[in-house]
Amino acid sequence: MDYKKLAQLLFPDVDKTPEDLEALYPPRQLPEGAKVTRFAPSPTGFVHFGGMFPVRVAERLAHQSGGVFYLRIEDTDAMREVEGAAAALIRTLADYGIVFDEGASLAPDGSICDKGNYGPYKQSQRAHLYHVYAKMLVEKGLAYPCFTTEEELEQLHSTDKKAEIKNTDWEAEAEKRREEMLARRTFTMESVEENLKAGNPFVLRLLADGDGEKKIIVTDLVRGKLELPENEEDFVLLKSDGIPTYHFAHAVDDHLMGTTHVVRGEEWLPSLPKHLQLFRYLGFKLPKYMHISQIMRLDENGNKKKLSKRDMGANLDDYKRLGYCAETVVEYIMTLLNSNYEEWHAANPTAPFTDFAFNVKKMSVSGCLFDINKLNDVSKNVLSRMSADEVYDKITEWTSEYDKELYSLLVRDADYTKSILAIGRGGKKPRKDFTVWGDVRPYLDFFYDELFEIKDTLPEGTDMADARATLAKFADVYDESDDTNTWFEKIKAIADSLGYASDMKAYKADPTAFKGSVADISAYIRLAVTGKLNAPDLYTVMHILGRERTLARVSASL
RNA sequence: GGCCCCAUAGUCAAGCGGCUAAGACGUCGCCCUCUCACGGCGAAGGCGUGGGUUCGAUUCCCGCUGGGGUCACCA
Repeated sequence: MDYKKLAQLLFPDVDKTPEDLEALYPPRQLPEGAKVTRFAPSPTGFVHFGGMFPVRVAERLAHQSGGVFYLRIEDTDAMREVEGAAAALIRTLADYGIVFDEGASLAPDGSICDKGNYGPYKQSQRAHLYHVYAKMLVEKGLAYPCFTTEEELEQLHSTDKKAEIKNTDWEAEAEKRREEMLARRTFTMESVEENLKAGNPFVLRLLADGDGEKKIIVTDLVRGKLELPENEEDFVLLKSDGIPTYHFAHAVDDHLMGTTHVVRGEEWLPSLPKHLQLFRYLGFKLPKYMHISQIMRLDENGNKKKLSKRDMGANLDDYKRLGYCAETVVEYIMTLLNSNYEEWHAANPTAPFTDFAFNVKKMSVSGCLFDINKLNDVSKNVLSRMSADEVYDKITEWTSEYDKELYSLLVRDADYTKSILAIGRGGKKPRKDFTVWGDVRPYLDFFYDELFEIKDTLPEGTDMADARATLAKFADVYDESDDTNTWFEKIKAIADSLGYASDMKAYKADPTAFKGSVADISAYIRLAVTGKLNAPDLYTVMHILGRERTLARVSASL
């Protein structure tokens, strides 16, 4: 077979050689040890929570080493592409602090444009590049055309895509595929010419030289030495529309773009032999591989499952809607990615997470379960460390979209709102009232007259006369200029006057000796002022509300 | 089903031949306390299983079991 002729027949329009391309995309000039990584999503929908793990790793590796982190859009499957997904993806990622140095970027008008010298960064615009290498492979007799149509293939195989994969007779299937492959590999130049003349589409397949019985050893940076079977499948390089499959695009793009470290999900592990073979055929230097474990969830039967599309929390935008702030998600992911991150953060509470020395060796090999409890705990800590100003900015942003009523109240008097948010904030042991932004409303609604109402009720058996007497006495003695001690002494005095214990220790020693305690007295006042049995420090609350409103609420409950 | 990956408490995890097997979340109890939110102290709970190797295995090797992934002209 005259492979040169075959190649010319198949790719008559290709006039460049691999050498031409190498010249066009020279090696990057980067300092020693600088890593070039990428995120290469297909624009098929939202950003997946699980996807954040490899992205973060890739981002850290590049930026920690003074390298380059770029975005490549893998839009080789026109069928699945979702309009606007790429732009949305860039925005969402930016929300979480993932910014690219190079690659597909957002233009001011919202469209996608290229930034950098190694583009185009959309695979659909790179067909001419792939074809150069495709032609070379054909010339070398390492790839061949296959005119069997998709429909014919489907009829041939008993496997109906993945739906019925469990009911497949695997042995028969394997045998059938072997025969098919042999048949595919034997063809004549004449038949190719005929097919081309008839305008029949073809796919380009790699001529596999592997033996599935033999093993190859690869080193994965997180998993260590891996023993994988050689590839023996004549997999598709170019689809009938001339667009490459993932495998081929991966090899060509990551080579041309100078990727040093390929970071991707572990679901790619089984196809790694294909990639090794391809790189070898193409004469490309192999990048370092890192296969990141998947994040899992628990299904109805208590089994681990890959966190998949329709699961709650799979869409990164869900977290925003639910009121988790971006810092929380970043923090949670860092915690799972590097087991010593939490410890580091505890020791460096104010340092940005980018100061942390991310270490590949500290990464877990087994897939972990998504834990909402842990996320919530992380969130509480993150929010508690923020300043009142920061919280104000974020909560107004969130409510402007998800709670407009509260939003209008919060921004009416920013200083007032900030004074509320400052309660118990800033010290060594800050309050942790919020997990998500939705927690803010029930926490501080009583500070706004429009939302204030008596929500709780005093416990069964409460002497309402005492409650009223307490309020009356309190209204009489309340002086806004009292310091916190004086203020509380007055409340204790009310307790004593009504036969309630002013000293909690005395009360606990013998509860029967009193009608109640100063805790009950406080509860009467708290309910009148806040409408609730539980609230932050009453003294502070009253000062924020001001004398007038405090007393108005007290007398309203009389 | 073939192939591959994984295996320390409910969850995340230290450990890398000799330890009373860290720590965090969650759970429960106690303390602090005018309630709440913090904070402090404590408790329960773990090396999947069977063989090796070794003076000694959570740690190394093999089998088993379990879980996950993958087997497209999808990525």
